[in-house]
Amino acid sequence: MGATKTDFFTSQQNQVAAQLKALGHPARIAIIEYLLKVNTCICGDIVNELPLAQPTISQHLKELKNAGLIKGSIEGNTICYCIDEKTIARLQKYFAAMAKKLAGNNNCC
Amino acid sequence: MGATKTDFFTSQQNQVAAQLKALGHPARIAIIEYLLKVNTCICGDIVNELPLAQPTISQHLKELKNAGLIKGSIEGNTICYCIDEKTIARLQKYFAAMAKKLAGNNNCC
DNA sequence: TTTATTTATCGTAATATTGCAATATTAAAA
DNA sequence: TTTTAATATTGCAATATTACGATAAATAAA
Repeated sequence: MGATKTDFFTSQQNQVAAQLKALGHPARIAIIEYLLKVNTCICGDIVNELPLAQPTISQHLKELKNAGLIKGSIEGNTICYCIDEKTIARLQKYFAAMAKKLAGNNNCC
Repeated sequence: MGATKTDFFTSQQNQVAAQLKALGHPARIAIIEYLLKVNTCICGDIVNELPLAQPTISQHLKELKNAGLIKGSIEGNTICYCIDEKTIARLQKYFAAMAKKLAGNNNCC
């Protein structure tokens, strides 16, 4: 045991969970927020922004990329990362639909 | 090592990360979606809905509760869980602000 | 070519998560 | 009181995550 039983859930559930899991770490939230703040592609400056070693950040970037939250393109010997708007838009809709559905029923707990 | 370095991030970043982490598991997404579907408090029926053992579900519910995503009230010898709208609303705003800020700059990657 | 510079990967230790059987707890029902 | 039903807790094994030092790879600069 110890492995998540992904087989028993829908691919949608697994996908949303994977995307939120990728955001479920303060370092990765910080990376996303930094990318949002600089408002454009960034390259290697994340390492200077966060109190983590370069391999650790590289790993976090990889996870964000695997989950589809950021994308990167090679630029000389550096790599330019930026937020993948589509995924954010999808998550935004997910929570918006949820909040909307919750708006009606306050007869709970 | 192996422990997340929460000390180095803002409490806001840690909080958002903790909430998204709690949602970062298909079983917990399924629980939230079920709570949303039944549109009212539920009690013990989640165990019948999910392909997981009762202790496992109890654990997932505990995590969702700790992260502030659901709340529960005792009702006889059962417990009534339901979604905590405030937390969902906060997350919804978080993603909405992000999506809005992203809307302008398509000059990336 | 040699030397930075930047990012990725490997290996590994520490810690966290996932899942469940067994058991405990609590309150309703008989 | 005894039994049943619902939920929580404990203990444990399997696996995943986090973090970093060392090193590799690849390109730019000297």
